[in-house]
Amino acid sequence: MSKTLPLEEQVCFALYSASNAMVRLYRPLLQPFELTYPQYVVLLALWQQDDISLGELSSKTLFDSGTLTPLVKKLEQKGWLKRLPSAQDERVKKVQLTPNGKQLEQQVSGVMAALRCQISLTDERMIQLRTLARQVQQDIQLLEKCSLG
Amino acid sequence: MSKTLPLEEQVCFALYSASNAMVRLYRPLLQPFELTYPQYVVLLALWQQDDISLGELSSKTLFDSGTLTPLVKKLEQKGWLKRLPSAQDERVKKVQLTPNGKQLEQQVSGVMAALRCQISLTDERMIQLRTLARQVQQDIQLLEKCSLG
DNA sequence: GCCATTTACCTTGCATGCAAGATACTTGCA
DNA sequence: TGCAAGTATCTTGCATGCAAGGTAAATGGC
Repeated sequence: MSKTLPLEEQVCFALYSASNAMVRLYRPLLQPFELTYPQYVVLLALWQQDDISLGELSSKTLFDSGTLTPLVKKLEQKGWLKRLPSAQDERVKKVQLTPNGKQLEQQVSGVMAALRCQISLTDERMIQLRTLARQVQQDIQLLEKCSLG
Repeated sequence: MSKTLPLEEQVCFALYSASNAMVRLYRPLLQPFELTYPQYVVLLALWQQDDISLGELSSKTLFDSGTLTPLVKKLEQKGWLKRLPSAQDERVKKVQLTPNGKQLEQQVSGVMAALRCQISLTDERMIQLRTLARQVQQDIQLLEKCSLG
């Protein structure tokens, strides 16, 4: 007798379609820099902390290594960063922004503001949304850690 | 001087990573039915209203036709639905659940509950999250409509 | 009725996400 | 020391999302 919830009432679908819409909205704004949203995420992480390993970058961006490796390779091809082996541990590859990659931060700084202008929600609600979405993500991340065994 | 916001403070990244985590969490729950999350979304829409055109299905699921067409074809191959041309308008293809596809609703009905149990947020907060995410999605959808010209 | 335009859908190409398995290096312990 | 177990990264395969362009059918002036 448990009837399925209609799509409009499902939190998961709301998250899913909001995320897709957001990525779609970013596309034309990032296009002038030949960046996609996931690539932009990697750069955001590096602008925050440079010269870190792929593993650390994976923790920050929450990208799987199977996603991150090709992403980083593409960014290297475009000249925004370099990948170099670590001296201490030869398994580790460290990622370092190039001078161009560092300068890019300033050039892209308008993108976020442009995007923010297009959303009608108040700052307070945006923070609410961020908090709740993060909570869901962290809940799930915790579950994944627990069920590794 | 406008410094880029760190990843943890970005609403977009929170949405993005929560959505990815959610899809990841669904995967093992839908695997017994050989369904992916987007395929499940299509079925949810059809369980809500059957025998609709691809265009209507696109409005409900918010999938682009380039995404929806192959999704629906896959579901047809698995025997959950049929695609049949409309008599009134030969451009239109209507989508219809098979008896198996209708029965599937009951079998999958436990999935949503199982998933809900794994998230620690209260019902009230989940509704808040849904409302805010929907608002963002609808804002963006509206923008897309306006800037079509 | 005729044709330009619109509409509904399909196909192609590109960029993810991610599970699963492979590889190379390090560590821990007998 | 020697090797089993663990770790960091890479590769492969599959399933999206979506923009852009293509096709066929319907529509709306004339």
